[in-house]
Amino acid sequence: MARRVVRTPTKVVVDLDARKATILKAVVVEHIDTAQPVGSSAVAASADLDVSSATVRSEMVALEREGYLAQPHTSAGRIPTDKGYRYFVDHLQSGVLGAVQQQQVKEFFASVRGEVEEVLEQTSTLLSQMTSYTSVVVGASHAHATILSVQLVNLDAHHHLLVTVFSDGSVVKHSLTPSFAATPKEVMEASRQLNALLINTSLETRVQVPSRRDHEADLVREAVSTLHAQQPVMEGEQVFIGGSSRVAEVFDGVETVRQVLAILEQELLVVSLVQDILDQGLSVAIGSEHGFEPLSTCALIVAPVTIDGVPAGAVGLLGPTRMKYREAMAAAEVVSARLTRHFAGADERG
Amino acid sequence: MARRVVRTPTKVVVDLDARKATILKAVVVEHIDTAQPVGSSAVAASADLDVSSATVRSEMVALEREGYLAQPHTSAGRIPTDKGYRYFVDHLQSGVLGAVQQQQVKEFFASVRGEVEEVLEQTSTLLSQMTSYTSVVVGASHAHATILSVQLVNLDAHHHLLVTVFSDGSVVKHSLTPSFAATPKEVMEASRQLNALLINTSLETRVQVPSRRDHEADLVREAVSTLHAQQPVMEGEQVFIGGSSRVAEVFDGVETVRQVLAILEQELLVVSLVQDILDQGLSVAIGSEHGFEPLSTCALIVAPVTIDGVPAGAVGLLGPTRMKYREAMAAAEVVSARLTRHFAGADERG
DNA sequence: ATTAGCACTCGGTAGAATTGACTGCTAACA
DNA sequence: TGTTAGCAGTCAATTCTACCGAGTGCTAAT
Repeated sequence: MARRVVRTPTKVVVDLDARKATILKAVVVEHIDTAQPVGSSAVAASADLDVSSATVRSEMVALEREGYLAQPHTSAGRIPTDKGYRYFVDHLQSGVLGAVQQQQVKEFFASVRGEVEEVLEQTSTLLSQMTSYTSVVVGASHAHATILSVQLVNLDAHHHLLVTVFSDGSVVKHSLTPSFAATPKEVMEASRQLNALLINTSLETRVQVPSRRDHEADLVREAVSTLHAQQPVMEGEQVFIGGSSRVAEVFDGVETVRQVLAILEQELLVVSLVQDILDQGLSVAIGSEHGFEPLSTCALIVAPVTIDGVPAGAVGLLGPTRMKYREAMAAAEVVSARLTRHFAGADERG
Repeated sequence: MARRVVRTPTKVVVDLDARKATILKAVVVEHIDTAQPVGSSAVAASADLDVSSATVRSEMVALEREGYLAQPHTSAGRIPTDKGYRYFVDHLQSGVLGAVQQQQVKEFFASVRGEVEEVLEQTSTLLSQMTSYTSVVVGASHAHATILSVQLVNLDAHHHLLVTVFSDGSVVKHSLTPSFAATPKEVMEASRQLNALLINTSLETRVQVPSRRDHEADLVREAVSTLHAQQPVMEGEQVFIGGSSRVAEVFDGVETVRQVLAILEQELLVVSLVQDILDQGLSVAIGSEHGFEPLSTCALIVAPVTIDGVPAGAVGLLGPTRMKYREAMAAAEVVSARLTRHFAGADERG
């Protein structure tokens, strides 16, 4: 699953002259609105341009030559290429949220409560409702969090539950099924030893396990190895996908819909996609920019969420390349900011 | 969300005479295969029937009159109604799994390990891969499970984590954010009291909380009320949906796809749907039988999963009414049985 | 009761003709 | 030199027509 990180190539792109830029933007706006190829006359009619369609046409050939526009076929209008969208996005003055959405966000954060996971999940729903795109909310891994408490609870002689609480507030359970029958006393003792051993370590810390060959030591060893035996990456990452039904609204063609849904099912893939794009501040991957073929007709907007300044996840929006960037980006930005504030604010509220 | 429970009305339906039955079945089989209306000659050609198409036709009129078949328009063949499918399903001799699927199931259960949640999730994926339908796996609520351990871990002065372990192996966390600053000592003491209070109770048990007005008692009260403050129903239910991309393959019409996806997003709804249909043994809800309008073009197959004889959840398959019932039902049955065995077997394995 | 035969219905398809939204080009113009 | 009006050309989409064929219901004969 090697994929390269793509940064927005803003600085590389030679800027277009004012008129070309206006024309390009007009084409993008119109195409986003209508989903149809845009003709020269439609652009010429665009108020802030006082030239004839013929002039627009010759500019369009230039824009096509430079790779910003494309023509589905002769005698059709132009549609933007990924590069065209990229230019558009890079020169977008950041939009403001509509009144309805503002209200929605406000109400949401005023009323939301509960565990982090619930908040993230509901945020995901919120975002997709606001934008009518599918949303992805990623909660950071607790790989770096330290362990606050470990507890071994025994269900019966052969089944024990290892419950670990991390400093980031996450709780993880693991089943232990040793081959010997352990007494409650032994389990308690093992639990005590585990606490002594693991508290304040992170999962990356290697610890010195006892080498004795008695039940307590065996339990301790099994617990530690179970706990540390995680996937090299991504373990503990949480993904919440909201509004997957939007996929059917927003993409056309059953096959495309199926493909996008299939990708959304692979949550690990989605996480790594988001992580790749993630940067400080709002960022967007358009079409094939993320280098992942099956999503070449998609655009993905990602905004980071932090807790106390450290990266704690991200919110994202997935739509077709011809998505309403301004609105969607505004939504992602506002929600990520409010979410950041929400988590920070949780500290001062009590 | 009131919905009535619908049991399969097998006994109520007057049985059809042999020939009508053969014809009806032929129509269903053919329609499931081709998705097209089925004509009288196609049915007549069906090997185990030695009558002319004309005879078939007159039988078909009867079947239509009795509500088993319908005609999209004059001069088209017949398609089964929900009632037709119902008859078909009720008279289906239980099928056997294909060799490939058998192998798939075998390998899966031979290799699967991990927490219950993971197993259920992966089972869901398995089912959808086997059948190419969307699968739903529901894990039972732990409302009746007793509490094995409660632990209050303090993150900082104002944030504490209440970690509860249930006898069914589930672990639940709740955040407590009291308005006063509690010392680690107070938290530990509260934790001790909670244990004394709650161990061996279930969430349905009302407990006597201390009425003192000190920090420990306040913490205990807040913990108990948080723990008991659950949704009246469904809390703790787990749902795993696998292969939602199949929706796009299997249903036709963007709008239908969107609608089904939208329903799948509401997990509570899906759970209640499954619960309604759930019965001992394999059961099927066809079309509007479940009384839920938006899913009237769907069929839902449900098979129960038990642990040590008590209901512990269910596996389900969601497809169009014209789904491959025999294969899908076989898959649901086999997987639910193996899952039941898996959970029972876990006890003897260690 | 069954069947062959027949007239009729009606959705789907294939082609042809038409439309119309574009373009690119050219020649005139400021 | 940049801009524009005008025009011929292209090509997808639409409309129309005719027709085909699958399938029915009915009837009369077996």
